[in-house]
Amino acid sequence: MYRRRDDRRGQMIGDITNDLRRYSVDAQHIGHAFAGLHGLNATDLQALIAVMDAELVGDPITPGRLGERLNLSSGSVTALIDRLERAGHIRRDRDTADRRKVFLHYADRGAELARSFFAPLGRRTDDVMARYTDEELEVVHRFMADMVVSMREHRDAVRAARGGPAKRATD
Amino acid sequence: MYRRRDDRRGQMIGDITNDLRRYSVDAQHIGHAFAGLHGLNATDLQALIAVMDAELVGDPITPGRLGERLNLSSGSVTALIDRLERAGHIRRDRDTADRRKVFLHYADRGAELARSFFAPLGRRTDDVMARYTDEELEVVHRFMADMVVSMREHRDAVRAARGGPAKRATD
DNA sequence: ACCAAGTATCTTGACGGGCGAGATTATCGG
DNA sequence: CCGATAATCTCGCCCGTCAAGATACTTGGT
Repeated sequence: MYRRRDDRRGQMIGDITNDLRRYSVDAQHIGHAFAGLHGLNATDLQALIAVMDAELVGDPITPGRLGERLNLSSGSVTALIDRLERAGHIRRDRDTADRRKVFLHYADRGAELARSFFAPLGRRTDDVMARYTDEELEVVHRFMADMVVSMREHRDAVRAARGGPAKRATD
Repeated sequence: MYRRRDDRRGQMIGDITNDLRRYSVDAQHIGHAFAGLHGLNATDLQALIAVMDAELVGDPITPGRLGERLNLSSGSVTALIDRLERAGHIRRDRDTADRRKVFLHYADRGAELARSFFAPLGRRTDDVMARYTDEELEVVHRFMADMVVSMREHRDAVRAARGGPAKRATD
């Protein structure tokens, strides 16, 4: 499973792989813990973030697209939105042009919750990044962007392996 | 939520933050999709990986420690192990010294499954890393390692906010 | 212009299963 | 013998999937 190479570079590659895996798992756990702390689950939190994200870009999200993004069935999405709306985190708004569509907007409750999630995280990342020069951060960014592209391709490939042809959940 | 700073460095920090978030989400989805493809769920896959991981290091894991690592209750862990054992991915072994303890070992099924999960991922990451010099990878590693430390602290802080005093799920 | 069939979007209801909480059993250490 | 530890068992909740339905838009023929 782990190809342990003896050379320095091979060692480095293995280390970075572990870093990434640990980071992902920890990020997941943080979300889970924070969500539980506020009476919702990990998916709810992700959804709330997605709703704010979309709206702040000026392009409110619909249940359908939310489902694509979180990789959830339509039924789950409705239940999910019900929960969030009931808790006062978001609200529904029918599109006036196409009245089949529903736009999701965040409410004050939700905004505050998201802020209290991101604020401490932001502080921590800022602290870490302060230790690096612009050039170094540039390298990190290039690397991570490359990795994201590669992972996304892989995700689509795995998804395509079973059912429908890999819907690109654009993020 | 997003503090949009105008300077180059602020922009960079935001970009990297997004990279990391996207990577985590995608990694999660890959695990989910791959697991579903093979008749198990995301948790099962993580557990299988943890079992192999521990055993390859020469220190087989017990249900208790597995629960800590995945952040699961004892009941869930037992059910989880039941599923994996029934599917032929792992097997239980009572410790001869302390017969309360159960050691988890991977079976051939599980080993092959894990391999088929990691192999393509490894190829992709190798492809990406090939584009970077040793020095650049060194920077990436330093950065990610720092981030992991910071995230882990944060995770423990969030967990401590509700219930028990942050059990360090050592990885 | 109108109506019917087709398509898209969201909602509903039934169902299964993972997960958590607490009690129970088996074993170890003193 | 007694408290502590490790795993398991039992029960109930709730999330997510699936299939069917409701509503709204779109298209094509007459």
